[in-house]
Amino acid sequence: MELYHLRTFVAVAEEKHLTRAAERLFTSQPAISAHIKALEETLGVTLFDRTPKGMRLTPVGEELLPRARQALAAASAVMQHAKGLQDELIGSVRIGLNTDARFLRLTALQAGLAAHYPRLEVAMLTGSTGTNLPAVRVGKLDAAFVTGEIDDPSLSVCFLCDEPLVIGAPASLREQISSTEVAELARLPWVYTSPDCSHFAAMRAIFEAHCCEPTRMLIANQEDALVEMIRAGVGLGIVRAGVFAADEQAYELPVALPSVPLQFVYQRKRENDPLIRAVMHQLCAVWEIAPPDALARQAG
Amino acid sequence: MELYHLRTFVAVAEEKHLTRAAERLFTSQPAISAHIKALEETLGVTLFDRTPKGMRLTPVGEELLPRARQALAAASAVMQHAKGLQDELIGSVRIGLNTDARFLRLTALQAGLAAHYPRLEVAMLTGSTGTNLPAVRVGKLDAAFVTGEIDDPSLSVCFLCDEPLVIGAPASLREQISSTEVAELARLPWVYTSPDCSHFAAMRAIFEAHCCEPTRMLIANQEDALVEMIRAGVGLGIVRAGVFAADEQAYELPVALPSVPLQFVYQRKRENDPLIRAVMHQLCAVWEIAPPDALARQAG
DNA sequence: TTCGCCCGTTCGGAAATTGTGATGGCGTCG
DNA sequence: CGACGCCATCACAATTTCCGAACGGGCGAA
Repeated sequence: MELYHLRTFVAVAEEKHLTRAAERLFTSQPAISAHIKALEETLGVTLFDRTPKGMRLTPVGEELLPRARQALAAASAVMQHAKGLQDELIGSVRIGLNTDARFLRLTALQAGLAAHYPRLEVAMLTGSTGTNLPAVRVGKLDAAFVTGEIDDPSLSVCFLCDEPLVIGAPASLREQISSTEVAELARLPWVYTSPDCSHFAAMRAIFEAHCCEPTRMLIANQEDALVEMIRAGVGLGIVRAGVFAADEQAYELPVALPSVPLQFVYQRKRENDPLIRAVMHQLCAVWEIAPPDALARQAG
Repeated sequence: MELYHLRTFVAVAEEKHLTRAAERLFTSQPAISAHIKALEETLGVTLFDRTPKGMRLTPVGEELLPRARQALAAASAVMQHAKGLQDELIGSVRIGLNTDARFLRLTALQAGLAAHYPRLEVAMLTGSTGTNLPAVRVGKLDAAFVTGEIDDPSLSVCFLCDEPLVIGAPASLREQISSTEVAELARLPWVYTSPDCSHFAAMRAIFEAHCCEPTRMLIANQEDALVEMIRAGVGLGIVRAGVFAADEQAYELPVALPSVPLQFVYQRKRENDPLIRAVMHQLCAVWEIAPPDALARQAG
C-alpha cells in the first residue's frame, strides 16, 4: 500500500466517480480503477459498491475513509513541516574566538544570527588561533576567528581586517626603556605568547631580524591574560594597537611592527553548508565586507 | 512522496547505515540511497549527514523523524483496521417478513446474527409475500420470507418448510357450517387475502376445482388482521394450520388443503455478497437445513 | 421495446519508475 | 601505507504503472 492508493481512495470517495476522480488527479480512469482494485485486495475488503451511476462507499469504506484521510494528513504534515524548515537553520553552530568580544563584534554577529535564525543555537567558545585551527579541522568547531596567515588548503579563509600590533610596556618599566632599539628591548623581560599564536610569529620576526633573542618571563596564550601580565609589570609583550589606549598601567612603544590579519576560517568542504553560509552571511554584514564567491553564488 | 520513502527514512534513521537499512528492507543499498536522495529533494531539506561511519540525522531530520513515524503509523492503522473489518459485517441488512415472528423463528435468527456480527444492524420489516418480492427485486430489501412457489430467475430461493393450510372458521358460525363441502362453504362469508398472497392462490385453487366462487366479505393482506377478522366472526378464511389450536373464538375445519412452501428469497446476483452469505448461514442453522450450493462453496 | 448514453472493467502494449550489480571516492583503522 | 567499510554514481534490467481501446451492464429517452 502506498500513498497514491489512499489519495485515489479519498478522491473517488469524494467524487463518487472514477472518471471525475481521474480528472482531479490528472490521470486516466483505468489507472484509478486499478488503484482501487489493488487497495481493496491488499486490505481484503470491499471499499465501494459499483453502481451504474458511479461508486458508492460500502459501510467498510465509510469506516476506513477517515483513517485514510488521517494518513494522508500525516504525510502532508511531514511535507509541510519540511517546507517550514527548509530555509530555517536549526541545531547549533560552534564558533571559536581568539580575542575579546568587542573587537570581534560578537554582539552584532549574535544579533544578526538570532534575528534571522531564531532556532539556531550559537555557541561562541573561547580559545586562541592555535587551538581554534585544529578544532575547525576536526569539526569540533564549525568556524573560528584566527589571526595570521593561514596556509591550509582544507580551510576557507575570510579576511576581516588588519590588526596593527604594538609593543606594550608596563608603566613600571618606563624608566628602564631608554630607547626603542630592538636589541635593547630584548634584554628586558617579555611576556611571551605560545608558538601557535600569531603574535608569536610577529615577535620572532622582529627579533630574528635583529639577531637577538628576548628574555622569556612568562607565556600566556589568552589575550586578556597577556594584557593583564603586561599591566602588572611582568614584562613587555606584543598586543593589538589600542589595547592600552587610555591605560595608566601600560603604554605602547612607538616601534613599527607588521600587522597581522584577523580572519575567519571554516572547512572548505563546508562552503555550501547552509549553516556556514548563514554564519558567513551575517559575518560579512557585520564587518561590511563583500561575501566570498562561494557565498555569493547562491545566497541572496 | 510515497510511503516507501518514509519507510526508508525511518529505517535509515534507526540503523544509521544505508547498508543495514537495505538489509532490513530486503533491498539493495543503491535503492535506499535513491530513496533518501529523492525524499531530501522533494522536502527541500537535508535529512542526513553522510559520514564515513554511516548516516547521521541532521537536526532537521531529527525533527522530521517523529512526523514520518506518525505518517507510517497512520497508514498502518488503515491496514490494521481493514484487517479487523475484513471478516466483519457492518452496515445493515433489511429482511422482509410475511407472517408472525415465532413461526419465522426470528428471535433465533436475530440471536445468531447478533452473536456473529455484532456490528450488523438487522432490520426486520413487516410485509407480505406480495410486497416483499418486488422490494427484494429492486433492492429495498436484502432478503425476505415469502410463501408459495417463486418463478423468477433473478431471485434465489431457499426452501424452509411446508406450511399446511386449513380453513379457519369463527366459533360464531359453527352452527351454520353443517358440512365441509366446498360448494356449501362458498356460500358463507369469507375473509379474502389479496391476490399477491399465496393463501389467495390456495383459496382459488380449491374453489375453482369445485366450480364455485366464495362470497367476499373483506380483504386483509396482513396475517394477524386476517386471523383477527376470522376470530371476530367476519367470515371464514385460509390460515396456517395451528393458528387456532387452542382458540375459543375460532377453529379449523377438517378440509384437505394443499400446503404452500415457506421460502427465503434474495437477489441471485448477490449470492456471493458476504452480507447475504452471512444471513443465509444463520438462517440455515436456525432452520436446520443444509446451505445451498452457492453458500457452501466458500463459507465454512 | 430499442437505442443511445454513461460508467466501470479488462486487456495489450508503451512509458516511466524503480531496482540491481559494479565501480569509484573518501575516510578510518590496524 | 594498505585494507576495510561506507556511501554515491552509473548503465542496464526488471517491475510497475499508465494509457488508449474495446467490452458489458444498467439506465433513461424515444
